[in-house]
Amino acid sequence: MQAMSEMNAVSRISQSPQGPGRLGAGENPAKRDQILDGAKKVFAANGFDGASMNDITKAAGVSKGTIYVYFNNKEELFAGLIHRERERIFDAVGSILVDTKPLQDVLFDFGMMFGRHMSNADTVRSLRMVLGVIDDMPEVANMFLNCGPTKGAHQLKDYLATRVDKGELVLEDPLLAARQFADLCTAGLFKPCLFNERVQPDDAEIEKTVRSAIRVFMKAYAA
Amino acid sequence: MQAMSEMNAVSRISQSPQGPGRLGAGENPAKRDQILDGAKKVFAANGFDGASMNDITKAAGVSKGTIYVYFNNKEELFAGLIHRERERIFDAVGSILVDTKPLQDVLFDFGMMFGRHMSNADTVRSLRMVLGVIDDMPEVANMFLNCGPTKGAHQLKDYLATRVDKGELVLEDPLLAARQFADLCTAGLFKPCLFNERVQPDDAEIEKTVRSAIRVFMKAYAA
Amino acid sequence: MQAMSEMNAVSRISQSPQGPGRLGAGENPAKRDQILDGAKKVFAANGFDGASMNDITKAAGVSKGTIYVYFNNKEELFAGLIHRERERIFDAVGSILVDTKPLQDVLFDFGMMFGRHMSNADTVRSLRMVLGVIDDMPEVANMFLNCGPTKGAHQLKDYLATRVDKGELVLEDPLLAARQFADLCTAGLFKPCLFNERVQPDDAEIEKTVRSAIRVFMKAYAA
Amino acid sequence: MQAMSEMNAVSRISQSPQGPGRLGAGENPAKRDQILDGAKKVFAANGFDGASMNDITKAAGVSKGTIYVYFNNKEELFAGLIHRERERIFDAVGSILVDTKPLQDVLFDFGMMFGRHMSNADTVRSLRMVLGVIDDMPEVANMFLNCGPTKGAHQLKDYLATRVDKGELVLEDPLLAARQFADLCTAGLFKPCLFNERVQPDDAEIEKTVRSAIRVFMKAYAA
DNA sequence: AATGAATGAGAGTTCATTCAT
DNA sequence: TATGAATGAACTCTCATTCAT
Repeated sequence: MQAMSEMNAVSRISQSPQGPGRLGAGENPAKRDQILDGAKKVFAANGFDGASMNDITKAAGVSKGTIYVYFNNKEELFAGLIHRERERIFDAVGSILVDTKPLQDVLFDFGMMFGRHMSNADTVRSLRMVLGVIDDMPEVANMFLNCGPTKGAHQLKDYLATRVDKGELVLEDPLLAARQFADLCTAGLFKPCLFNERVQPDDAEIEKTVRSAIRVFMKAYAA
Repeated sequence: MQAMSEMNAVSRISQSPQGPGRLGAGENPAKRDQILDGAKKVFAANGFDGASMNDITKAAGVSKGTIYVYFNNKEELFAGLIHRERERIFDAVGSILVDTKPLQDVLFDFGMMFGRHMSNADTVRSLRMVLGVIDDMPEVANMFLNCGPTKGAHQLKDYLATRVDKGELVLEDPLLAARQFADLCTAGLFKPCLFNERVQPDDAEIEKTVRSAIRVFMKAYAA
Repeated sequence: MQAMSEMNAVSRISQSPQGPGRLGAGENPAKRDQILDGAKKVFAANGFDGASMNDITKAAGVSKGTIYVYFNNKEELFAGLIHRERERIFDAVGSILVDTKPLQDVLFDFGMMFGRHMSNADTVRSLRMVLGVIDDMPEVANMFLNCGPTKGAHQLKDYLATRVDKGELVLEDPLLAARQFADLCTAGLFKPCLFNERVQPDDAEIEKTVRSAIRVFMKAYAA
Repeated sequence: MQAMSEMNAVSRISQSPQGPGRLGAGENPAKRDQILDGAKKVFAANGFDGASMNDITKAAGVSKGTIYVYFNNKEELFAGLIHRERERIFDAVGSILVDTKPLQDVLFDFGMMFGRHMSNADTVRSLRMVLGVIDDMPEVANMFLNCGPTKGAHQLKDYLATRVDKGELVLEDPLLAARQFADLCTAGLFKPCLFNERVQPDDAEIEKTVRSAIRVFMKAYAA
């Protein structure tokens, strides 16, 4: 009868009155993904306001009614999309190496990952999309942002702190240093991409930027 | 004299047959600013699509018809707003000191200006507003962006090149270095503000960030 | 203070409180005609609804306020225009010869006048204009129509009746005969022009049509 | 099958993926007719510009959105209406008898049909409606006019030519003669009706007019 | 469970009319 | 007196959402 926010769809499965093998309304994950795939295309191309539910309907290949079974309204559909994208990115970021390799190798790996991520055309489009609704749907926006641009620096901060403890680095403010390194890795990449002043850079340019970032960072903070 | 939507300023002036002392339709700068002030609030709060002409009408305290005397449509109203904001910011950026003072003082002045600007709540709102229409109104967006975030690094690049010539700095890529310094000056400020993760920083925090940026930059590039 | 319908403007002149030589508001016939001239162009080109008071303002070279001094509203402006046009056409129709010339000459003169009139591009445009408002402003429409297409046949009817009395014609229903002759004179001219299927005919074609009409009419009704 | 606005019928049909028994959007002929019925009332009463989509909405008993599913815009709605009316009238005109009956009987049948048609209140309203948009939508207007007032005379012309060949009539210009006869049949009917000077005539009056037309015509052109 | 035809509030825009200058 | 900047109701059209099938 009533649809529910995707937030708690999973927990509801067990309450479904249908027999085994029969999926309840709004509980088919494949259909859900099909909807989100369509929504992603349309939202990315047109922004939140510019995207019409009709377009999403066509892009997803499902009927209007079906979308409203899975998501109560456009806003929750968008939230569901962001939530899914977040998970994907989170996995990527989560599996980063902050471990036993030499410091400069770790910085390089992190830098390349971060540089690639923040200048990726897809990511940039998503960021713009989210920035467009940041005032109207702050929790949705934060859900997305806390794992991407922000998460990176925070994870790095913890890593840098351990290196300070080990005497490899000398710095007073690990969070600031982490942010500095992160921003150095996207110097000339992130802002121009966000502002549409340039296209997505290739790996060579990212590497050049990251290597320069490491050089600057190490001259400033190496023990 | 008054600023005008560059789209139709010429044609509008030429068809105004009235003598001096009487303002033609759409030529009262005070009313024009009144409209833009209202539009700024509503656009900043809701984005381009989210802002309704009705809301702008109320916020500006003028009737709908009046807005359409001054601006042909919503898009030109937005363009007019961006144009005005650009001029304000351009003046600020244009008067930067890149001169005969000691290098570190110049870097400090530039850093403070850039840090303040890029973390200013007003600027950030404008940036988000513009990022929301970057695909639909690229020329309008560029008009705005080319003077703010971008301009800074390019001006700094030229200055750094002269310091390299004078033997004060050693660096191969002045543009990259300029971008690095600019990004160091907004580390922990710009992105968090843009993403609404923090409020506008006070001068003390900006200064702390800029001083750290100078330290890092000089360790990396001082002769 | 208040403007009045042009219907009674004349009678009001004597009530004007101004001294001699000074025209009261809405009482300058030259300005009135200037307005109507502009209105005629715009109404003819765009129809009643399609004509905007702004366009009329420009075409007439007067201000919006002035028009509203002379005419209370758009409808009365249109009525004023129709009223003036009516007078012009009425004069033309009124001076027609229904007199002492031979019957066939009179029929020819009448036929040419009627044929020219009913196929004239200007008249046709006016007719269409009036047909467009015939339901909303019936009195206005009738004011115009009663002097043009209708008047002709009625005047002719009286003339034909005298010829019957003189024994030149044999017919029972002079009004029907008059209408028949009038319609014969515009066969292939009026309806195609009204329906935009053909352009205004030249005099040669009108004459050919009128001569054929006379031939048919005389064979049918000559004594 | 159902009639359709010829503008988009093809594209609409091709994108309807549903199986038989389910009607696609804008493909329910009953609803389409319901909309056109409402539109007819409002357009006939107010003209094209005077008719508001809101009024049509109410008159048709459907929502605004529904109208826009069936017709892309007001103009196409009007075109759809004219198209439907044309078909109705065309059938009536098409089935006219131009055959093996005696000449005077054929003329009588034709005359009655034409006289009835051109003085019919419905037809007259439609004509006025169409005359109101003849400058803005010429193709739509012609679509309608070419089958009604015009078609009649042209069909008659061909018939008269055969009677000339058979020696029953003597005339040089069959098209002119056809137009003359047609106009004789509506003398005192068409123009007064079009100009709202009289109400729709009854059959007795039409017959009287047609019989007189035949008498005049035969005296003029009978062999 | 899934569909998509139908809804109607609200969008951007126009324009007849008013009134301070 | 004449002006035209300002008004706001009404316009055409869109689209998130609902619900009968």
